[in-house]
Amino acid sequence: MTEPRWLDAVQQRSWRAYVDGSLRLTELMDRDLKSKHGLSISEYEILVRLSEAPERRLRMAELAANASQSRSRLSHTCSRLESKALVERGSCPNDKRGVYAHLTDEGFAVLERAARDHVETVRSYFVDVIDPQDLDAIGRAFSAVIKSLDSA
Amino acid sequence: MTEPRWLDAVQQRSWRAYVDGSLRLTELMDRDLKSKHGLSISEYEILVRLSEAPERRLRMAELAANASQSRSRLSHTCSRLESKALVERGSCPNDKRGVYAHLTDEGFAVLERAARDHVETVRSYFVDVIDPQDLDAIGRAFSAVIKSLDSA
DNA sequence: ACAACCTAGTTGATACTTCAACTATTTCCC
DNA sequence: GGGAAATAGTTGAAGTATCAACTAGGTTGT
Repeated sequence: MTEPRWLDAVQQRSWRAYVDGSLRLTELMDRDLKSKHGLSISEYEILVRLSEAPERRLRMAELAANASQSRSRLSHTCSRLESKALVERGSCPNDKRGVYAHLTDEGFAVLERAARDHVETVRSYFVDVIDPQDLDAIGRAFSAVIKSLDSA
Repeated sequence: MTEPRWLDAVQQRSWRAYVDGSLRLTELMDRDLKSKHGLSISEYEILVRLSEAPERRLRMAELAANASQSRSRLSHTCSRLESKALVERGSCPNDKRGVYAHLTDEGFAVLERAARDHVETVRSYFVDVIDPQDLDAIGRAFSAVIKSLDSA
């Protein structure tokens, strides 16, 4: 068994800051969205993707890929969103297996309000506290991470 | 109601890369640790903190703060770890309310094996795909995020 | 010394995620 | 055109997280 390539002190410091910071940031945003708008982060993400799609609707599989969620999880989450009347499911003309998720007007309204608060939180605890050059570096770095995950 | 300060295109690109990348990275690591070593990420984190503490033990509250988890969550997770014999709970001499969580020898052995794999994953999908200067930037940036969360 | 308050930790109910199994439809390919 | 294999989506069970309520022990002030 070969000795693992442990991280050096500098790498470890960055890695740990990231792990801890992102964990706490996510929790804050989740609590925030939940208390003010009754949405979890993953519900919010789904509404965002739908709102940006043509006709505010997407096939389930596409939506799942878009939001980096499993199909099962999306299915459950959509059921909850549907019971809150924020999303409607409809069938797909060309593919009888297919299902469209469609953002309702109420869903759009809820999202609009939530987004206004959310962006303020994103600024307060992320964008505005990070040096713009470091923010660029984060963009580059995580794009590379995504690329490596895609080709995994 | 004032117009929110929306993110510009560059900021948004970084923010989204981070959100998506970190979500997917966490999921990969969770699945990886679970399949190879039967540990979830948060179980792993707890074992790490314990392994680094003097005498491999910590008070529950300290451990919770250390791992950025709620006390409730830690309590549940510890129960699971205890039932796997990786952690033991013991009472605290000075404070009768207090409970020590203590890493067992078996817990240490499991952690050692898991860490060897884990560091390899951290390298493959994070450290080694990121430019060292960008990695530094991540360290700076998330330290600032943590600071802003602390003073919130 | 005792009443009010604070801190440590656990518990149980509820909500959410994950995983494997399942149905229904479509695609491949001989 | 028909059977095997792949794809779309859902479901239920089991595992994990969150929240509020709770027990018990400590701290403070009079």
